[in-house]
Parts: sequence; C-alpha cells; structure tokens
Amino acid sequence: MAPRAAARKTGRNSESSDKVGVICRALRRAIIEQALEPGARLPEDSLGERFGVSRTIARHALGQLAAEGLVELRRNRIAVVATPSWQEARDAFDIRIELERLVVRQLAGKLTKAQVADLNAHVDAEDRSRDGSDAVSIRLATEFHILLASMTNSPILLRYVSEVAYRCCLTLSLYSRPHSSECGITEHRAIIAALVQGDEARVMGLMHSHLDSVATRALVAPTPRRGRDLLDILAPYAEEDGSERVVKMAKVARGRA
Amino acid sequence: MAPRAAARKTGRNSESSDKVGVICRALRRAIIEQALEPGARLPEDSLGERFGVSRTIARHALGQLAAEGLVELRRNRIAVVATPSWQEARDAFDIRIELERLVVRQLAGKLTKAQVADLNAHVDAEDRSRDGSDAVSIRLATEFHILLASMTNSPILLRYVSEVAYRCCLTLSLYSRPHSSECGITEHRAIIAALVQGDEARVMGLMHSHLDSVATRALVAPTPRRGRDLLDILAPYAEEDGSERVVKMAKVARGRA
DNA sequence: GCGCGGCAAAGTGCATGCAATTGAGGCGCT
DNA sequence: AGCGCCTCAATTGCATGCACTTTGCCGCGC
Repeated sequence: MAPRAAARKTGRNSESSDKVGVICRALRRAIIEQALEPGARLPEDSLGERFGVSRTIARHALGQLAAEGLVELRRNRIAVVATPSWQEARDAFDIRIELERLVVRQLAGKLTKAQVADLNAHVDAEDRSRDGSDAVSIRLATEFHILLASMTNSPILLRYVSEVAYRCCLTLSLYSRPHSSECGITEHRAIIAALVQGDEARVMGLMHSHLDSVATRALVAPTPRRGRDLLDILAPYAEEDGSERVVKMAKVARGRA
Repeated sequence: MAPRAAARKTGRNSESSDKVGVICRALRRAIIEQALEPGARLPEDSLGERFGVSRTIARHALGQLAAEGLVELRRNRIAVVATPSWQEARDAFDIRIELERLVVRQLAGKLTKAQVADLNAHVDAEDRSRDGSDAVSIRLATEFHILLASMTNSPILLRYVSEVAYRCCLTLSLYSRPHSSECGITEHRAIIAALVQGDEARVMGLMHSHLDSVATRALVAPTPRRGRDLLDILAPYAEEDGSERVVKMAKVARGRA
C-alpha cells in the first residue's frame, strides 16, 4: 500500500537486504583471517542456520565464493574452503604482481589529499595491529592493496585485484611460516610516498619488489608441509575415474611431477 | 543401492548434469556472438523454460555470469546483458594486455608439437570463418587467446584471461565499427611463430602490440554513439537517491529505443 | 580377526509455492 | 489534453519439500 509514498524509502532499502552479499563477505573474512582453514567444511544447512537464511541463499553465496576461487564446490559433496596447490599460489602471485603494477601506474601522482590520508590511516592501523593476532595484520596488509586498487576508479581492476589478493592471502595460511607480516609495513609507507611523488617507474618497481619479496618469503616450500597435505597430494589421484575432463580450470595444473 | 557397484557409473554421471554450467556456456556464447546484445533482458522464467530447468537454476547461472561481469543483476529487476562504459572497456583491455603478456612469457619456447598443431588448426579455422558471419570470427579470435591461456596449465591465469577476453569481446559489440576482425589473423600466426622460436621479449612485444592495436582500432569513440546511449549517459544520474555508493559497476540500460 | 554388503543419516540437486516489489496502463481530476 | 494516482500483471526473493547421492557404521560371513 501507498507504493508511491514508499518509493522514496525504497532507494535506501535496496541496499539493506543483500543476504548473499552478507554471507559472502563474512565467509571471505573468516577465510582470510584463517578462522576457516583450507579444507574446512561448509555445509549449506549449517551456513543457512548460522546466518538465518535458507539453504538456497547459502548455496548461492557458496557459488559466488567458488567463482572467486576461495571455495571448492564438488557435485553432491560438501563445499570446502579451497586448498590451492603450491603452484597455484605462485601463479596467483605472478598475476597479482602484474595487476598491482597496473594499479600504481594509474595512481602515480594522481592521488588526492584525502586519498593519501586514507592510505596513511590504514597503514597506521596496520602498525597498531602488530600487537594483535597475526590473522588481523595479514588481513589489514591485504586490505591495503585493495584500498589502493579502489582508488583507481576502475571497477574491473578493483575486482581482480581483490580476488587475487584474497587468494594469495589464503595461500599464506597454507605455505607460510608462522612468522611474517610486520615487515611489509615500511614498504607500504614507501609506496605511498613514491605515489605522492609521482614517479611511475619507481613506484612500479617498489610494488613489484614488495610483492615479490612477500611471495618468496611466504611460499617457502616447493612441497607443502602441513598437517593435511597428504590428502592434498592424493586428491588429484583419488579424484578421477580416468575419463578426460574439459579444461574446467579444475585440476589441470597439479601435476608438477 | 549397490552403492559400491554403482560407483563406476557415478563418474560418468558427474559430468553429464551440470545444468548451471550448460546455461552459462550457452549464454556466454550467445553474448559474445552478439545474438544477445548489451541491454538484452534475461528473465529467469524464460531462461528456465528455454533450457528446461527451474528458475532456481537459471538464477544461479545468472549469478555466475554476473560475477564474470557479462550480466548485470539489479535487485528485483530483470537481469540484462552488461553494458560496459567506454572507460570500463579501456580498463578491461589494459588488464588483458598485462595478463596475456604473462601468458606468452610462460609459453615462449615451451610449446609441444601437439600444442603448436592445435594453435595452427585454430588459426586455420579463423581463416575459414572470414567468409561467415562477423560474430563467429570475433568469437574465434577471442578463443584463440583463451586457447593460448589454457596451455599455461595455470587454472587461475586461464580463468582471468577468459573472463577479461569475454568482456572485451562484449565491448566490441558496443564500441567498434561494423568492420574489423580479419586483420588479427596474421598477427596470431606471427605470435605462434615467435612462441615456437622462444624469444620471450619478442613475443611479449608482439602480443602487446596486437592487443593494443585491436583495442585502439576497436574502441573508436570516447563517447559511445549508438541508439541507446542517451539512456546510458543518463543512467548514472538517474540511478541514485543521493547516498554514496561504492564503485559497484552499476549501470542502467534498458532496451526499447 | 577381517573384509564385504547393506542400511540409515547427512547432505546436495532441483522444482515449486508464496510473498514482495516493480513497471505499465487505465482512470479521474484539473 | 496533461498530470498524477491507483490497480494489476509480470517478475524477482526466498523458503520449503522431495528425490537422489554420498558416507559412515554395523553386522554378517569367511
């Protein structure tokens, strides 16, 4: 009733109930903070119950997350948090390096005062988080890069950088030593400075070496060494019945033998 | 029953009924062949009816395509084929250039005989398609790049190259002159040759200039000039109720000129 | 003691039904 | 005629129900 009168409210309303989005964001965050480890089971019912929605919605959210590579969906089986292979982790970092070079190239010398302030505030938050849990500082480090990407005003670039950064973040929980993280903060500050200064080549170099160092520091072992990895190694063998599979970007790469 | 015995069949079965995937592939293809123009409406019921599934499945497929940026999903409104802005088209090409440089860098000098044969066969097909419809040759040109990406054995790279290539393909139907396409074929052959020869720098340069020339040749006008563009231009203004919105790649474009 | 076969619980795959929202045309008012 | 309200068909948002698949478990035969 009074549809016309309510129409004004509708605008605000349209944002409010994005249930799928809420679940996606929550899960993404839980995954990158390692509250959900790779391999963790994500049954639709439990998800639905936890978030107060039906399986339909939970399922849809899992679909989105699977499209982003954070979740693995196997037919008739419980969805699990993705467990990227070491090779996939390397590939993700390679892609990320190129994408973020693009980001800083577009941004060099073009940041507004407000944006610089935002960036500095974020790095300050990173600094403060060094006392807290590792998980939070890893998340903040990742979000620094996403914040940067959001400043390009390129929705596409933002989306790809976000995705690949989350994936890289996920791999850290698999292949990195317990340590890490705090080291990147000074590099973040250097990147901001170089961006303000506006030297394209220099800032691209900085970003490149920053990510490269994170990658090589993080991805320590050519073969994963963690509790679950026997299962990981066996997975590709146990999976198939012999028939070839279309390039579904599923498991093609595993074979590094 | 006889679950153990039936297990053999299950393997074959698992491939057969991927209804969501079937719909996605069909729609993707229809979109890049311009059977579905940007702005075309995609109601869930019609889709479901056409493919013999329920709305639930059609909806899920639309969700996936929206995640890939081929479809725009607005709450409580009919889904439509995406209508990227000119700027988004440029951004997509920029990203694509970087990603495909990565592809050829990984592939240079590492192609097997079989792979080279596949590539040549594909380009032959492109050649033959010059008599046929523009749509098909555009699709084949795009698929050449995807074929290349699939040879890297990096599922992640393959996924991103595919997505961004499809998006670029989509923009061609909006911003390019009727002409085009056949020109790229000789460049494809040159790239294959350089890959076989194995000169990394050279093949990266070739790929770069190939894509760059496609982009600049294709994206002719800084402001789109096509039937529906008054609506396009007005869309961002008509959209909001004043509250800020994160760059959400929102666009409104209804057909019906 | 050990493995095989089957049963039951858990979980997914999908369709359908109902409420809510939107968009468009009709109707009256000015 | 022009303008705005109101109503209704079209369409989406979401939950629920049913069938099928998978998996763990228990008992049976060897």
